[in-house]
Amino acid sequence: MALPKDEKPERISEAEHAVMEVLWERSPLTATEVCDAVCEQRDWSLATVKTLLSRLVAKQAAATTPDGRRFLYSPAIERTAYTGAESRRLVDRLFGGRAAPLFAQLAEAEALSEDDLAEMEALLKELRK
Amino acid sequence: MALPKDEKPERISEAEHAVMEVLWERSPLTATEVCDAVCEQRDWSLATVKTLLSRLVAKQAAATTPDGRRFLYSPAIERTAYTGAESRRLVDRLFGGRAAPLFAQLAEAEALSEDDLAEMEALLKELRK
DNA sequence: TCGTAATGGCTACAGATGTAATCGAAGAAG
DNA sequence: CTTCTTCGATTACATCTGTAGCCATTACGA
Repeated sequence: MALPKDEKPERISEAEHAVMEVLWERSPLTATEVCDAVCEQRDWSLATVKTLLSRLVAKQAAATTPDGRRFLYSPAIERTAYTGAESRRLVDRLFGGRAAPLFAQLAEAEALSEDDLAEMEALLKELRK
Repeated sequence: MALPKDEKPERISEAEHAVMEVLWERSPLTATEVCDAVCEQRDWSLATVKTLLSRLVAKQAAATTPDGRRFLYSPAIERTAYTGAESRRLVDRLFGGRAAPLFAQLAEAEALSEDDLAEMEALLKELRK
């Protein structure tokens, strides 16, 4: 029997995601360090970053380890788990779960670089083996 | 000089999107008809659907034409414009604008069907010409 | 003509999100 | 020991989102 306490992972908002990116990049970090890193992109106050960190911990997307009197934050979920879930959501919602139309769409919008094409070709070949 | 009054398109929420799908499918429709169609999926009241329609009109994502006493609703933006923008947002946010990692991600999650692979192969060949 | 059902518009309200100030405990500095 | 500085925790608050009720008007049937 699996643990009954599974708790589907709660949704991570866009602002929270920016914080997660920092943690995935390098961790563990203190709140201040996270703030320094994230504020290169978004101009947030330390208070804001701390709120986002708390929410991420509450959602069990990040975890803390005590370090003296403060906390060190680390991701508690894999980046690929997140990006995978989000990608899937989009494909399901917009394209009925089919990936091909998504790529057609990106192609149309000229959002596919030469490198993308090459990589995808290679990957396709790989999958086809 | 381009018209200065461009107004970047406002974001369409998930619930609103469900309504847009109905309109893209068939239009123009009355609010009641939209409700009938959309309620096959989500169990909403007519009031809810009317609110969503109003918000879509406010966001200029849908338009109304008077039909006697009531309104007929139609999409005011193309479905491809919406899906394109959303896809791009996702790719930018999660994969730094690169489509290949998204593809890899979906492959990993086994979210690619045989059909998808075939279509994408064809698409790639086309793009490569 | 008078009531009634349909229709669009306005109002409501709880929960999520973005953004932040403030408070209280605990070290650091003097 | 007192004060100042740091943190995390708590509280705040406006906006957006999901979901819906109520109201005024009007077309339509009795």
